[in-house]
Amino acid sequence: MINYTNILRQHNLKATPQRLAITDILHVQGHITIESLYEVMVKKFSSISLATIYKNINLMLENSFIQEVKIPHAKSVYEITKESHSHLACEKCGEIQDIIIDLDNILNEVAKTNTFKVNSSDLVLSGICKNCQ
Amino acid sequence: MINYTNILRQHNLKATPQRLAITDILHVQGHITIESLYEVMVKKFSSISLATIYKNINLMLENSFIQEVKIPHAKSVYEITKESHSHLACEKCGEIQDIIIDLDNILNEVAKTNTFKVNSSDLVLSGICKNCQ
DNA sequence: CTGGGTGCAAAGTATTTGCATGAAC
DNA sequence: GTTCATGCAAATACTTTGCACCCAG
Repeated sequence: MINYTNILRQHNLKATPQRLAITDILHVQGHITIESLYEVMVKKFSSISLATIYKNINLMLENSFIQEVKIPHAKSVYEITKESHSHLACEKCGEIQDIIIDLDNILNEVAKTNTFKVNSSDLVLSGICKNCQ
Repeated sequence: MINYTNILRQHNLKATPQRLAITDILHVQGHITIESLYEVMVKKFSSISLATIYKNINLMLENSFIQEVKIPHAKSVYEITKESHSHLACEKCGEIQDIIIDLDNILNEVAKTNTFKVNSSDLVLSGICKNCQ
């Protein structure tokens, strides 16, 4: 288990128990919706407010400590920022997995044939995961 | 200009003036947010309700006449369903363009190395469009 | 004529804001 | 001690629902 105290401070965020819980949950779960995060947090902090969840998620988004992943036909999930990667979204159980896919060829093609300058790519593959098959 | 009367009927939707306007706007604009669609519609139907917009968008989504495209850091846009394709999203002006990218190689790789069964893929490339460079 | 569509108002859901108290550093 | 975070309540934003009236077929 990583200790996120210093990492939070590096992002100009005080290391409160609530924030440490959020980072731990994100670390363990990988991807989580606001709703699920709140449900898990309530178990540890019975009087936590949804406002606190939103404020912290928004602060962490602003300084790029975490990122939002928009999933077709489902709620957004949040994850700790890491190297660029794509996502697998199970249409049955809702599970989101990271997957490293090399998009260089594609990005090079776009660079050649288009005048559009690509800064980032977001790819989500929807389907059925191993467990649900 | 395509006449969407029969196309709407084929989707079990009566061809009302409001719906014909929505289909025309989608056809011309390509991609549009709920908000912008409402603004354009108000010019033609001064007393149109947002509820009518939402009801129609939801009906058209249900029968797959249109699709929602989720854009990172921006509002969702809606487009008339067509062959599978990807999107370019300009981070400056917000413009969304269609782009045909062959993802077969990638999907084959995933099929080989993963146990995940892919049904569909959603790729958005964010960056700066021609006009904004 | 009949069923479905529209517009309005109200309800529901999601997210943000203001502020007093309290905790981090 | 000072700054910033939390939790509550209220406000705002977004989306859906119920219903009376109206129009497409």
